[in-house]
Amino acid sequence: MLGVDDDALVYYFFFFTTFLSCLKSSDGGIHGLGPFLAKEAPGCLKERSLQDFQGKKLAIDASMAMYQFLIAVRSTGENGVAQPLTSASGEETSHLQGFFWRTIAMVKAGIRPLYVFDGKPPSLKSGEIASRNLRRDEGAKRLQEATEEGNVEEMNKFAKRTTRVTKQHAEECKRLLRLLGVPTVDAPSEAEAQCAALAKNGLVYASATEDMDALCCGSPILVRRLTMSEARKLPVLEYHLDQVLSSLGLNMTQFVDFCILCGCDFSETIKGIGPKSALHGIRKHGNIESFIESLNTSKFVVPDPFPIDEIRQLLTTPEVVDMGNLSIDWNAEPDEEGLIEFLVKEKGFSEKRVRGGLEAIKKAKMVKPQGKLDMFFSPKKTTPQASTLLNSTFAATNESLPADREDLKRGLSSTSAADQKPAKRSRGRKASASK
DNA sequence: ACTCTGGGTCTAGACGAG
DNA sequence: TGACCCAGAGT
DNA sequence: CTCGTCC
Repeated sequence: MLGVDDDALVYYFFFFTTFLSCLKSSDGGIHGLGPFLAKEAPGCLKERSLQDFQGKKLAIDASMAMYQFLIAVRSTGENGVAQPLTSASGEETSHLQGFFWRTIAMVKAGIRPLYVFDGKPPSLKSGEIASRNLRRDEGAKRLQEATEEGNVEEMNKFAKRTTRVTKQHAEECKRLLRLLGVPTVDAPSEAEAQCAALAKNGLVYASATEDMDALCCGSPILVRRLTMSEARKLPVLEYHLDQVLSSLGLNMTQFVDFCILCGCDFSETIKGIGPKSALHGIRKHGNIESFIESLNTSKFVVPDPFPIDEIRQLLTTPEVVDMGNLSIDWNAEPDEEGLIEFLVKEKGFSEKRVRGGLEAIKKAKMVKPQGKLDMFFSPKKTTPQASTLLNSTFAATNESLPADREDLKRGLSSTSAADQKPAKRSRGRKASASK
């Protein structure tokens, strides 16, 4: 009896602290970093159109896309309640529908996507996860209430809030992508960190995710708003890490500290300190510790668990796939019959649409050089100048060349970003400068 | 008056026919 | 999850 | 462009 109570108490205490530690955070990624950079460091931001990504390889965070598709791709049932699309046997297919069309659109646009899937979250994220679960439970409860009241609007609202991405969703998306000939990578831990590592090592041009912490994980370039529908109205955005650093007047180490103060998934923040104060503080004092020392402790309360060093480690040296062992097949052929079997036979998609979509992919891939031109140019070790030339001249045919001219001119950036793309020929390896 | 923070809110895809 | 708006505290 | 439909 006593033992049981003790265990319960310990468990409860743990839960309570993690719960508290994230009550506020409500913000994945780095809190407010996007708007802050837009305002305070507009130079790091470039507006792009889809054309600009012709031939470029992008590492895309798959989790976020799955989540959004599951929430947004719904059809109205008889009682007026929106429900996910399903196969005849009742399995959700919204995520597949979304991935299918979005991927086709990207390939058609000349983009070479690589989808990165989440692994196990770091243990420091348990607080954030607990809070999400809490929010989900809350949603489930209110969904129940709304259902009893027959309030359709509320039902739709809270049904979305209970949405969760499962292992099965992810496996099905991977299967679909494999059949489409699109490469995937399983991140051992966080997807954004893996995207950043791929970009840092030159295996892709940039990380494509809404999550700003790819930047503080060292992705030289972060691409946001890369969704086709949005792109028609709003430009795609590119954040350049080297210019973030120079605009803010921070080195990479200081930038990471700045991000931690802004608030990330791994701890609470010091209330009263937002991006503005954090920037001034880090500029003046150099690091979090010194900044904290300068604070009036009666006014500013440092969160109780505040494992600065661990958080720094998660952001600067996150767990990622060993690049040396990573082989990515960028030229896999789509498997038409396999795709029909999966989407049409198993999931009830329209065969006509599936074949039509696949046709579009094949055609788009055909347009690419895929052969001679590549072989002709690839052996060259491109100097920055040379690649700039190549970039502007053959942008449509060659793959992911580095950024643009202005970027190359400013080669500052204390850490990464120095190593530009190796020319073609993926296969594992990448020399790897840094670290 | 102005700035910053934080707490609340709402919203969330893509195709293609007409 | 992010973006937007407003209240309130601080300067 | 709007709106119904995708499964």
